[in-house]
Amino acid sequence: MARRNDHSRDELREMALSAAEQLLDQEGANALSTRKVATAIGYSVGALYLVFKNLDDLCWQINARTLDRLLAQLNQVTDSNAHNEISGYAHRYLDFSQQWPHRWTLLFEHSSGDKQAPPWLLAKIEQLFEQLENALQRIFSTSSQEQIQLAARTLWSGVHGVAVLVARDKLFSSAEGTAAAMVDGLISRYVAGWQLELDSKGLNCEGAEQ
Amino acid sequence: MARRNDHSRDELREMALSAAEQLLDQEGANALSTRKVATAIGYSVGALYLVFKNLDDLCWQINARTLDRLLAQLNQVTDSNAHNEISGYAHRYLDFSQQWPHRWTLLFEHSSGDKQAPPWLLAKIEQLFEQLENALQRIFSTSSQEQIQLAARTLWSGVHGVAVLVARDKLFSSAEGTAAAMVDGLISRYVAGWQLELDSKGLNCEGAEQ
DNA sequence: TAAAGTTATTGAACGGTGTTCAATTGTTTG
DNA sequence: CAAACAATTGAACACCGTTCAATAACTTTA
Repeated sequence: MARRNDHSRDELREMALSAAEQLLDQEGANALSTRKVATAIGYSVGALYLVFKNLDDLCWQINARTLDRLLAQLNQVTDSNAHNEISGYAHRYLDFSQQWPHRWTLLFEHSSGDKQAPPWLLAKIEQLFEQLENALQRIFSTSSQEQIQLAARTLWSGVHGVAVLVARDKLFSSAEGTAAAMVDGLISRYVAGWQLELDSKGLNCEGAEQ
Repeated sequence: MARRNDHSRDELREMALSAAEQLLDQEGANALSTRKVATAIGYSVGALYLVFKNLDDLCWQINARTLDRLLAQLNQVTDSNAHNEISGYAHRYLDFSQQWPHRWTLLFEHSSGDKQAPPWLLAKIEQLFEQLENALQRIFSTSSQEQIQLAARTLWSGVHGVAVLVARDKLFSSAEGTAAAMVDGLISRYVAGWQLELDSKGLNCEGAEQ
């Protein structure tokens, strides 16, 4: 064998990632193996190691694509109303986690031994936070940057937590729209509670809208 | 070799679980292996299969113990004030996840292929929910059982989400008490928002306490 | 006590995994 | 055409979970 130039390095990388994603979608993260990916693209095991540092690297590169998809989906949200925007992010996040359960799981649970996620991945996650912070800033324009950041992380943690429990099917007795209702309640009550908090620091007894 | 009655079956089980927990704490879930556990307790690999169905079973039995510890820790919370009680649960939950990161991770992320967690484990988790629901009931006595259940799941999801992000170190720029502050904000704002929601259905402009 | 029976325990074997790297092969150059 | 080069292979190594015939140790029987 030893074909040459059948595929460029980038083509090979693309083929491998696609095959790996397909395997991931169909059989879950546990079924991902270098040998299966290699077989799927018609190359030998060793060939993968010319393109990926190791299996971990391959996983992180899948995660990079997953995160790009996710961000693209979130960026489709365009609503002048900040509350609706936040709610839109949350629901799309939830949808994504249900549409691509294995990719989403790999993204947030894959931890290579004890090493951290690569910095370029962390940077993309921060991008996600910034959008949320932006929307919160529009509602709570008088709050400090620290308060906004903390709230963004809190809300995202909450939504993420819901997605986790849905994915792991640990909500029990869950009708169709349970997760969506949880997310709605989480956001509107948190925001309303925060507003009340600010109001009570200023004037007393001003009706908080919605 | 082939010692007999050196240890009863239960003793063997206990030894294996202890050794496995120690391995888990020290090297993480990925390092857990039947061979290492067997070596640690001075028995052969095959001996483990007399006591556990397989490695998965061993993991679930570790999880059972972890959940018992967690519930015991949560049950130390005794506060007549319902809000404080909920807050107490949340903080102890957070503490636990940081004190036993690997055990806690195994408990919530271990998914054996595609099989579900065993029913006795799910029952214990529901026990956790019930305590939360109980406290919420005391605050929102006029709300329906469905509303209470939904809120309990939402709050728990939120706290769990915070714990997940802390464990995976994805909060960024996190000072010491960030997680605790997030949990505090989550609960008090959610509760305040909910109260406001109910108030506005009744009379207008009643100052919501705390 | 000696032999037979019983049971606890072993560890080699099987098929899988990630990873490496000498060997091989196809292409290009002199 | 031969020599140099680079792309690709796949056998080899060290692990993994799991099984099960063989064996060692204890118990019962004669």
